[in-house]
Amino acid sequence: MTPTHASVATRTAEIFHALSDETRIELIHILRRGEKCVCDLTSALDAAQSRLSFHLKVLKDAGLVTDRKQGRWVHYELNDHAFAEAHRLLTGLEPQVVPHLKKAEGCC
Amino acid sequence: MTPTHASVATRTAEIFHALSDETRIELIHILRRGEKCVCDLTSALDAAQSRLSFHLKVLKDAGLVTDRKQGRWVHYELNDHAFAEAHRLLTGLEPQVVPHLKKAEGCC
DNA sequence: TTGACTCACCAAGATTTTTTGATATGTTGT
DNA sequence: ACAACATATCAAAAAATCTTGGTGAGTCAA
Repeated sequence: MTPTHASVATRTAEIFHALSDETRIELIHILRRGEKCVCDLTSALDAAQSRLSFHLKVLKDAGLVTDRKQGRWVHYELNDHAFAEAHRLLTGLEPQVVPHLKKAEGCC
Repeated sequence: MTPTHASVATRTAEIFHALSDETRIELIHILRRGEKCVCDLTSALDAAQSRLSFHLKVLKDAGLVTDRKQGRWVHYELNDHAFAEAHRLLTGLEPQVVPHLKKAEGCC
């Protein structure tokens, strides 16, 4: 089934929203090197635990990270597929190359 | 000069924030076909002019669109370069392929 | 010059997102 | 069982974003 325009726009907004906050970008930056537990992240960013928990949830809801529970710890990891999807969605917004569309002279 | 980590994160947040709103995504979708004036956009989206003006400014500040004044009209157009930049920034967030990093057993 | 028109911008209000501090749940080691 | 720990979640406050209605600047045609 092909997605509707609206659902594509909604998903596009969601995934890019997840990427639109500096704290989340720093989290992702740390996670690029591989799985980390929340405690590693809080000490790396020197941020309150509940704050990171909030941001990790935004990333997880958008599908950008996955989590793995192990004992008392929860490990987060980046999800390749979501990044590939983000590239595709971005491509879907790019200007279409149209041969030679002349500029409008007047308008409306 | 190579950009600082902070400035890359800031720029990443800005460009993806611009792409994180459905109204702006719809605007971009219309602009994919080529330059349009604000009046075309307001009638296409059936939205208040001041509302679109706000969103167009967000897109313009992020560098995603350029504008061109002609008489009473202002034409907006997508900017290829910014989309290329967005792809690069997105790539800079992707998981790095690390040979075989074993999962942490314990933690902290 | 006047009036109609396109658009940017501003201020106020509405809505959404983020931060903070507190509490709850489950785990581990003693 | 108990204490220490890791994490999620909640409510309230703070901050940021978005919408709305209004105004003003510039352009054009009559």
